[in-house]
Amino acid sequence: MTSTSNLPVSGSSATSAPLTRFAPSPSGHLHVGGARTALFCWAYAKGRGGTFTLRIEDTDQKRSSDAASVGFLKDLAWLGIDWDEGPEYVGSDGRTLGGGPHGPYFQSERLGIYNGYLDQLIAGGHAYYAFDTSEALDVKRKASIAAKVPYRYDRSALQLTKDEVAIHLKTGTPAVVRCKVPSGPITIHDEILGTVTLPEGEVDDFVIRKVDGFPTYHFAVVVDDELMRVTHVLRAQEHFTNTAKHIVLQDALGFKRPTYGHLPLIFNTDGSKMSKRDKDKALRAGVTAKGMTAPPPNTIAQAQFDVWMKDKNVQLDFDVANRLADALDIVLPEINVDDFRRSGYLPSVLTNFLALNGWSAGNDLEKFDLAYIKSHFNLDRVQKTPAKFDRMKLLSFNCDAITSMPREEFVRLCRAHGKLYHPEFLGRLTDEQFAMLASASHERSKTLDELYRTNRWLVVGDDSLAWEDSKNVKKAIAEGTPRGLDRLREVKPLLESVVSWTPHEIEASIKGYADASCEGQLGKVAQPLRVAVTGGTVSPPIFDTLAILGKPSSLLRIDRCLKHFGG
RNA sequence: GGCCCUAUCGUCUAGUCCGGUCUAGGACACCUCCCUUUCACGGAGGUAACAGGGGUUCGAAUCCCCUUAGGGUCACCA
Repeated sequence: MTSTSNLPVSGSSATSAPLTRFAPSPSGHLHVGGARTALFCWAYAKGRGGTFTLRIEDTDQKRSSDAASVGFLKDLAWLGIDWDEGPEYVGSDGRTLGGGPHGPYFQSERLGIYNGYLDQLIAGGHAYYAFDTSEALDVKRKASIAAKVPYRYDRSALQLTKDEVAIHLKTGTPAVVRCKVPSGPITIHDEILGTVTLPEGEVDDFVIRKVDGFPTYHFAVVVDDELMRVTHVLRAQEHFTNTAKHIVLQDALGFKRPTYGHLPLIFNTDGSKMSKRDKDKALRAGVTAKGMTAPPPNTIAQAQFDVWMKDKNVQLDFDVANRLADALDIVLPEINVDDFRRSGYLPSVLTNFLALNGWSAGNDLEKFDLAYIKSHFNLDRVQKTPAKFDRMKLLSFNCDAITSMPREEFVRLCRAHGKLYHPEFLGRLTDEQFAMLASASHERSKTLDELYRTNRWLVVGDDSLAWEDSKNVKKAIAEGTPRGLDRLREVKPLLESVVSWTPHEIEASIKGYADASCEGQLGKVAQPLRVAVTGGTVSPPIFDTLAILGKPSSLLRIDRCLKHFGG
C-alpha cells in the first residue's frame, strides 16, 4: 500500500515545551559519555517544563538482547535522571518511570511503523532498491581506501531497468533500500556548532533498510523522532555528519526538522577513547606485574584464565573482571556509571562533575546539584571542544561531598554500599562495630568504598592476622629507645586494666603512658600498637581502632605481635 | 586522504559574541611550609596558559587570513 493518509501526521502543533530524547543502543552498562548526554537532554527538557524520552535503538539484530538493553536503566535511575516516556522501570523507591503515549520505545517493536514510511519514500522516488552484495561493496570500498579517495556508493542500482528490479524483487534477490540523496549542499543549523554547510557529494545514497528488513539507524531515528514529537536532538558530536542524512530524510518525508545540538566528546586524560578495553588492559597489567600463572580461588576457572592471558583480544565480562580485580586488589579504571558506583562515588557528585565536562555554569561556580543543572543548563555555554575526563578532580569533589555530609548520613550510605558490594565484610561486624568504624572513617574517606578496602584487618581472624613486611612496620616495631616492641610490652598491662573499653577510656590510658614514658609523644606508642593490632601502619585513629576491634581481640593481637617479632 | 569542527595553565574551564576594567580569574593536580598518633582532612603560600605567523585597530586572548596541531566522519553499527 502506498497511501499515506492513515499515517500519523507530522508534529506541527506548536507547543513551546521542548521534548528531548536519549536514544542509546542496547547495552547492559551506561557509559559516562552516554550519561552526560542523557543528563543534558534531561536538564534541557525538564528545566523548560518539557518532556524527556528514552528510546532503545535496537535495530541491529546481532547486538540486541532484551535483558541487556534494560541493564542501564538502573544506572540512569541511580543518577536521578528520570525519564517521562520510555521503557517502564520500577525504581528501588517504588516509583515507576517510563511508559507514555508514543510507544513502543524499543525500535525492534516498531518495525511495522517504518515500513509505511518506506513505501512512501519509494513511491515518491526518494528511495530505491539496491541488490549489490556486501562483498561487492566491500571490494569497491577497499579500492577507494587504497586510492585514498572517500568511498561513495556509485548508484549502480539506479542503472537497473524497472523490469530488472521487478524480476529481482519477484525472485527474492536480497535487497536493501537506499535513500536517493538530492544533489546540492546540505546546511545544518546547530545550536552549539553554528550553521555548517556540507558540500555537495559528501552524503551518498545511504541504506535505510537492511537485507534483514530492519530499518537502519538513520531511518528509524528520523521516523521515531517525528512520531515521538521530539523537538530537540542533543547528542554526541560523532553524530554530526549523520545529521545531514537525517535532514535529507526529513525533507523527503515532509517532517519538521528538530533543533540540533552536538555535544563535545569525552576522552581519557591521555586523549584516548574511554572504552571498556581500558579495564581489561589495567587488569592484564596488574596480573602480569604480579607474575601470576593461576587465578586466585573463587574468581575464574583456570582454563578461562589461560585463554584470557593468552589472547589479548579476549575480554572478560564485567562481573568476572571485577571479581578478579577485587581478589588481586587492583583498581580498574571506571568507565561505566556502575563502575563509579562500585568505586563509591555519589550520584550527585557524578552528575555534577559530568556537567562540568563540556558545559560550565559561569562565574567560577563548579559545585552544584541536579536541581541547579536542571534550572540553569543551556546550550550557549556548551563547549565545542572535547573534554578529558579527570578522575582526580572527580575524586576530590567526592571527598568534599562526603566530608561535608552529616556523619549519620555517611554511615547510612556506607552501609548501603557495603550491602551491595561487600556483604561478607559487613557480615563479620556487629552494627555497632560498623557504626564506629564508619564514624571514625568519615572525615578521611574519599569514597564510600574506601573503608572496605583499607580496613581488612578488622575482618580477619585474630589468629590469622599477618604483619606486613615493610619498612614502616619495622620502624614502628624495632626502632627507637626503647624499641616499639618494648613499649608495646609496657603498655599492654595498662590496656588490660581498662574497664570500660571506649575510645575515651583507651585514650586516657594510652595518653597517660605517653606522658609518663614518651615525653608526651603519642606516636611512639600509637604506631607500635597500630602495627600490633592491624598488621600495618595505616588505620583510623588508634583509640578508635582499638575500640572497634574490642578488648579481647586487641590484647590477643598484641600478644601475638610480641611473639611474632620475638621478645 | 576528502569533508567538517576546534584551539586559554598538565586537566576542567572563566573571559571571546558587544575589542580597552586581563601584568588573563577559579577549580583539580603539582611544589613549599604549617597542623598532626598513621593515613587522610585542614590552613598559608607558590609554579603554571591566550599554539605560531601575518593583518585590522590608538589598542586584540577577544575581529579577519594563513600555518600548525587536535578531534569527528567517510558501514546493510548505532
